[in-house]
Amino acid sequence: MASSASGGAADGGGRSSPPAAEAPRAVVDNLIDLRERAEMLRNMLQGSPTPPGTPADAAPGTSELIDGIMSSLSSALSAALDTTAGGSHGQGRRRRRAGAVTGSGPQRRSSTTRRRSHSPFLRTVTTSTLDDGNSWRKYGQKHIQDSPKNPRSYYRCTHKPDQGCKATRQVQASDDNPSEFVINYFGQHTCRDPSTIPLVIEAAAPPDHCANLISFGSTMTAHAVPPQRPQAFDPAMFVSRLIGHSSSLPAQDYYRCGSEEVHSSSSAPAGELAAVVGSAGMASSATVVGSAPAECWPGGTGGGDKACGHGAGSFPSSPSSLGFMTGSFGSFGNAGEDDMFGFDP
DNA sequence: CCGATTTGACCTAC
DNA sequence: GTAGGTCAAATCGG
Repeated sequence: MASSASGGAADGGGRSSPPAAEAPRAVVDNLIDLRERAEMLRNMLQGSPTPPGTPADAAPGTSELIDGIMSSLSSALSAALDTTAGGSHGQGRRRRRAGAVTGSGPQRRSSTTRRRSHSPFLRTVTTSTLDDGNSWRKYGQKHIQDSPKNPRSYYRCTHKPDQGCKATRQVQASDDNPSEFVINYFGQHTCRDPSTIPLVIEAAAPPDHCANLISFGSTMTAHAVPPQRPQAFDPAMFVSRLIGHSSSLPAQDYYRCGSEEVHSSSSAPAGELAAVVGSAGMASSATVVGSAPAECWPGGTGGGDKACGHGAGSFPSSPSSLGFMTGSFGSFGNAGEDDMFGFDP
């Protein structure tokens, strides 16, 4: 069908040459920072009553959740230190200089097509929803060598055209388990979705230290946190928001980080920093492997609540989830360049 | 009509 | 030369 004679002159857009050498250091710093904050969060939760908006049954699992987070962070941190110490290998494929100057024809494309020479910023494997809380637009699909059966779908942030958001992700059905999807995230959201600008609302009765209730998701206020129906916790959403900027911790569910391991998938390069957050007792299972190898994208804010459709399958979109986080996440406010929690209300 | 998806071509890294 | 990533015209759907 559509015999598209693609040949339009495309004006390129994103070119980014990240300082690969500095990245591991920033990753380590961020991990340390994360761990410290998790510690603070635990202390605060232990010393304070159930935060507003938290279902009663969520309290018991909270500390376990945080313990799990901290364990994962610790192992991720050691992996990161390993990586930095051992030098870059694995994903540190040598990069050819992009001096490709083709000089003919009006249909020459500017050098925006760059093969990824680095590992994903975040890698998740999920059997549940592919909605990670952000809005994606599919821009391509391809059969790849690795798994001829399952094409890889390419998504970019919906806000790339208007806001230049550089976040992209790749979705691919797992070879082993077709009902499983492997999602690789590249880059961070630098966009701000007007409909989903996170709210920062002070807790009604803040504990001794300042505790803020941060609600993410739609334009609803934080008081409207309880959704109509319970949603399965999707670690992919959790981590992608956590790292991507707009953290989401569905308040209605209680979950824990049970396992920690270094996920070494066949495609994951050695030395990749990884952390696994598993959900226990949920109807859907998912594994999240966060990796922050060669690059550290500048932080940003944003987030949508619409999931783009399909690719290797039909991906259901789910309503945006609302969550809460408590603690003195002071640095959310400073969208520092290497702050993974660039939070800019 | 407009925005999202599909799909073949283009481009670059390896 | 090949594989992976992106572009953009065509197409689809609300």
